[in-house]
Amino acid sequence: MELSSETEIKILEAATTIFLEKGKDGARMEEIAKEAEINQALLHYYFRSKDRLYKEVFNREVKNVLLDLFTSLDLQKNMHDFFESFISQYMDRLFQHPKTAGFILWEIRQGGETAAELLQDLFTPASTASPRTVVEKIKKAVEDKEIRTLDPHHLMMSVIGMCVFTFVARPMISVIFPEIDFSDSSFIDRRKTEIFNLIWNGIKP
Amino acid sequence: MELSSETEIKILEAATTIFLEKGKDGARMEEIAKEAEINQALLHYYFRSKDRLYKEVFNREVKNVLLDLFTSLDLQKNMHDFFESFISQYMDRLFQHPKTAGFILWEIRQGGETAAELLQDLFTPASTASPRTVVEKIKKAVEDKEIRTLDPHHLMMSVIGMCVFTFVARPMISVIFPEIDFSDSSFIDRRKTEIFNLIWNGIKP
DNA sequence: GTCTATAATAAGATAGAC
DNA sequence: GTCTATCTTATTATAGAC
Repeated sequence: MELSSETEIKILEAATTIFLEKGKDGARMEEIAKEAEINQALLHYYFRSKDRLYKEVFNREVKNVLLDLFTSLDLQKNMHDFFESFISQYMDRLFQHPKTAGFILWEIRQGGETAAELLQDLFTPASTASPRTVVEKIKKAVEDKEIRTLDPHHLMMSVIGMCVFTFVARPMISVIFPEIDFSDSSFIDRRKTEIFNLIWNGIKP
Repeated sequence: MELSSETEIKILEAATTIFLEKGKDGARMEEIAKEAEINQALLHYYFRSKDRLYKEVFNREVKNVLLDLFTSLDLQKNMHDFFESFISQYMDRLFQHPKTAGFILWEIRQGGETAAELLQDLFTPASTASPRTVVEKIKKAVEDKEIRTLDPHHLMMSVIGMCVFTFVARPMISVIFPEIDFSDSSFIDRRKTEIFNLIWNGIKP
């Protein structure tokens, strides 16, 4: 969707803030209007309904955190460098959008068919890089004995799980381990290193 | 909270079903009443408000998936056996309550102070076993050179992340990799093995 | 395009009979 | 304890002036 006017952009930014914070069900149109410093009628003038506004926000966030990551991967790298770079890029992106992963996971669970379709539209078979491309790369690395024998799907899930969990579980971890400071940039560097070391030691031949 | 009557139990089961499925904001009192095969007035008669009913459900679920797990761990085991058993028990529990982890993570993020207090009440310092106890055990294993040098907090997050992500991301993974069959019990056994192998190879000295 | 005022509906909660 | 009917408030959406 193309953004024409200044107001449209303001609305979308406000809607993103509120939807990411509260989810679709928890978000209120009035709150979005207030955040955008306009009135509620204008929301409907530009986006017709809460549902349409939400879908626009959801699509953009999926693109931000899921799609663009995979299309920026360098599949030519060897496994060591590939994972090092993947983890670093993914963690950076999650750090820049700390609420998006939790939002997407929750909303996909709620969204049923609609959300599923949106996802499928984004990861078309035509994409040069996608989760499936990475699985294929891992499979080949196993065949070439570049890494030990393992199940590519499961490795993929594990790597992404470690990265994503850091942010999805952040509010909970903060309660259980108050000594962890997520906002400290050295924390995120440490997390990258720890994840990569665990992975690489875990998969090297 | 003690459950006295038959009706109270029926309500709580229905409320659990609906809250786990839709979250606090998405759940409707009318739907809970219908699920429990009673009328809406009875919900209020037993639990006074949506908020109180929700808190009761939330507390019980946290206890199911978080608290009871840690109190059933055997801290005497060596690292190899400890992680093998931890992963197996945790995955079994998540498999039995596939929606609970996602529910708790999302609701804690929304709940602010209230949810935080509930968590803190459950993990009192007096508990014999808790996430912190496990971190201490890992720390000691590093000092004893039972496993390689690593950050105990991060290892803890990584292990739990790999287990939890399996279920939290299930709806999304199903879209991207339709060939994965989560309901197949052999899948969960495979997932246990793959996670444990990755961890153990990743941390052994 | 933008606003105020208001309609229309959804949802939590309660009154009062049985 | 349990029900039906209803109140009250919250929330999405629209009408109509400017």
